[in-house]
Amino acid sequence: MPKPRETKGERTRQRIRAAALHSFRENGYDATTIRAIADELGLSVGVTNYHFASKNHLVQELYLDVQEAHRAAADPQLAGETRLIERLRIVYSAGLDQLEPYHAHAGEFLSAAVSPRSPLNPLSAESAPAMAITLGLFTEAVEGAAASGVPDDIRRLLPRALVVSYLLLALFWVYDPSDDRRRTRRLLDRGLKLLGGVLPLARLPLLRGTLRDLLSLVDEVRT
Amino acid sequence: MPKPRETKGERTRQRIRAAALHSFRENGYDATTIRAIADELGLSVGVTNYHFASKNHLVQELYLDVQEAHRAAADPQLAGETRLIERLRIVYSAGLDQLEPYHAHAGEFLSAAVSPRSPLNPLSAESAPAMAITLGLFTEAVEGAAASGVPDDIRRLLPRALVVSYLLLALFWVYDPSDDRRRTRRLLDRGLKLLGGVLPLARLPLLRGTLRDLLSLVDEVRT
DNA sequence: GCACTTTTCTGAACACGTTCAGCTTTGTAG
DNA sequence: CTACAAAGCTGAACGTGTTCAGAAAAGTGC
Repeated sequence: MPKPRETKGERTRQRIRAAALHSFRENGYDATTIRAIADELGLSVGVTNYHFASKNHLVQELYLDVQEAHRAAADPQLAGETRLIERLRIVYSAGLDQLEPYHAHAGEFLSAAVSPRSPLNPLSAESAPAMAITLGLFTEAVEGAAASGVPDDIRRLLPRALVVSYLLLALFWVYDPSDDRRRTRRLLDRGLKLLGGVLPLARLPLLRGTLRDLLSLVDEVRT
Repeated sequence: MPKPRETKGERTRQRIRAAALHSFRENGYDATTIRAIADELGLSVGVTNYHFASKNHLVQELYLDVQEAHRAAADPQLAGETRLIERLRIVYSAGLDQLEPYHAHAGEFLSAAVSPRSPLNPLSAESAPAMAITLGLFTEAVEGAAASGVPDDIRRLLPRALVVSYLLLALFWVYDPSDDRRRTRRLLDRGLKLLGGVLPLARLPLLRGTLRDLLSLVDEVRT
């Protein structure tokens, strides 16, 4: 037999992870049962809870997977674009693209994700790595843009505010019943258009303070 | 025996409703079990599902209760105030006051409420009556304000946008770990200050279009 | 090879919301 | 009062995620 380079436990853990993620994608959250996963792997029901604290912690793995796919999809596109708004469009759009396969069961996942005690809620310590990816993407999108005349203080506040807006867009997406999520895409389009119109106004002293207030208000959401 | 003015079923229904709401307030969503309610009333486990389609439908009753308390708390205060921003403060504040007793278990309720298939989610048909109360409150707050120089088109878009912002504020409140929800109160305060600063700008042609775009963007959320 | 420890796994048990076939009570028509 | 129908209620059964005492397997020191 081949000498195991990892412990047996680690191998089992990865098998459970793979089976769970596959089933989440295929059947959604509710229809993915701990027992079915164990059966499929020829293991007993208790084993998943030995390797993962809870079913939600398995969703956390999926969550991270999606965020990494988001980055992988957005990064190459960003390389060829310097306009701020278009860079943001790339990041938002790529994110929605990654979410799309899960829309049929999005409500189930949201419900599991939303409790403040759940490891899944975006503000929890457990999802910090996934959130870091998103924040990184928006930071990159902003910093890599050609000098756009946006004042520095505004520019510094932007990424975190954009992350919040992204979470809200995703929330809207979950509830969007329109074909191919056209309404979400339209909301994004209108939002970007609005932002494109507003940012140049930041140079007017009258509005700069107001805009900064608005952004730091949104920032307030993250501690 | 006293002749029942209502059917026996209706009486049982109300008893279940009362016991459930009491337990929700006392113990939260998770710790309120269908079995405990049935036991307390000396009934069998299946009976709640005869009178209410699901546990979530019982939460719906609580939901409506809270909205009605919201209106009852806000209405008399509105009578003595004509300034728009202050009227809004009354509505938001009274709403947070009503929610306060549930904060300890807010995550559980949110989790139950959030699935698009749940009768509890704010966009569902079942919660239309509760949402109507909230929309009515904000409409009243806006329409009852002294002429504030806010253009009519803006004014007309305001109530629904305010409802959306109220839902988002409530979402923030759920996750607010600060003592006495100070951060939520501060967010509200800052938001109102910002709105007070922005609304007068609506008279400038340059900004009026932008502001209208923003409001109708937010309106997009409800359909 | 043996004794011992640590890691990994087992599966019965628990409490939960929900279902539903059938039982009991209430209401109604003659 | 008697049949019959409708409304109300029962409680066992199901499938769920999670727990945990203890069995089995893997690892370790001598």
